[in-house]
Amino acid sequence: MKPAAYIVDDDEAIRDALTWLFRSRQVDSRAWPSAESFLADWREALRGCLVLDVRMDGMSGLQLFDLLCERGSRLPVIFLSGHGDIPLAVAAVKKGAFDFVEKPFNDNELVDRVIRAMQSDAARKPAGPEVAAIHVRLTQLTPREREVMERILAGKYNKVIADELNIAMRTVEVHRSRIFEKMGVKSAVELAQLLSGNR
Amino acid sequence: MKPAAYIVDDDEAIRDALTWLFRSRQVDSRAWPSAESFLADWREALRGCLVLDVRMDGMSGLQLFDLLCERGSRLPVIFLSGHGDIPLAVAAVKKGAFDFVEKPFNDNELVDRVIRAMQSDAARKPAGPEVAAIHVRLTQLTPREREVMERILAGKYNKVIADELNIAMRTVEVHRSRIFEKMGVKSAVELAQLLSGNR
DNA sequence: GGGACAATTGTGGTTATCCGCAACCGGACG
DNA sequence: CGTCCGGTTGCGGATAACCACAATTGTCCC
Repeated sequence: MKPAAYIVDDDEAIRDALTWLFRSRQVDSRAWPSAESFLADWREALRGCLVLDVRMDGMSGLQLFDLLCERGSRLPVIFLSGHGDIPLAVAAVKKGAFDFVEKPFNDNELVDRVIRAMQSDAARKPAGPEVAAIHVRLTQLTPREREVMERILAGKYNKVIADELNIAMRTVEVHRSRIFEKMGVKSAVELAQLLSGNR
Repeated sequence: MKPAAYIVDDDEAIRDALTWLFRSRQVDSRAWPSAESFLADWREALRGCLVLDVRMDGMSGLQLFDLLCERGSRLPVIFLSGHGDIPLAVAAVKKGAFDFVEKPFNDNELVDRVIRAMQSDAARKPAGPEVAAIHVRLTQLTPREREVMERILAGKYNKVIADELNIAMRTVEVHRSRIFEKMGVKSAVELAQLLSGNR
């Protein structure tokens, strides 16, 4: 899977322009006319950078971004916006968007940013059969296990946790074991690092 | 040290308006007319939220923000900007600004955001009497302690660490205690979180 | 009713952590 | 030369984590 720029914009003229622009700088690209259509093709393994129009018919760029985040995507996203909407830009970046550029944009500058985004993506963890799985593993935890895990991550002793949840220490120990098992770690320290670096 | 909103703006009218506005919502505040003057008064222990004008004579708000970050400040910052400058807003948020609002702003909304920022600041680590900058504490560790810490963060048992470093378990325990003491944490989990979230 | 599953608890024992007390060694510094 | 500091180690005990074996309760579903 070669890294590429994934263009999502409902304006064909823009799609074409970007496709041509990227090609001129030796950046592979592929384009979709809507958030929905991209979502259908999206896979965890995609590498490169997503160039995403904020406003589109149907699902908006921001909505798509949210969805991808929920699904554990780490693909850097560069938003394109035709309206100088600061609150929108701020919200997007706070949620973790890589960049936010206004239309009309400077061609060279945009490509530079896309390339930077792609580099940042390449610098990301040697992929992750691991990283991808964290999200999955978290969903495998039962509600009670999540409660216990929170407290483990707070560095509390089993005894204290048992006290807070009004259960026996032994029960906490069992939960603890299950959590470690499900999360594939051997100690609370590993768990903390796994999660601290990934959400 | 009560949390407060720290206003930095070279426009006296704005300072006065904000001061009055915050007071009307029971938010303590204090104002400075320049980045330099605030910087002189800044201390690690300040709690609350910084409300910062982007453009000022002398040092700009962004420069001040950068400086504070370098000095290990974790005070949330809300930028005020008179120019609908998206790149500026994006850059600020990417650097970790809490929010970015345009002038003229909606009074209530601004205060809401300030309050949210202050809450986020309050939610920050309980902060001991000694929660100074982390990197400061890191420099206080002796080389040997750093070696041990690495291995603690790798989730290894004291016994294993002792083995790797060819020293007695007891020695590892001593280092471990010192590390926890110097870093102001009580367990390896806290240590992992402290560092995972901060480098 | 039986099966699957989450949550719960107990017993008993092994291993690890954590800590105070006490001590030795070697280098740096005045 | 004496002191301070970092690194080192031992002893013994309190506390916590961890684990295998075993068992009970309640819920949801076929």
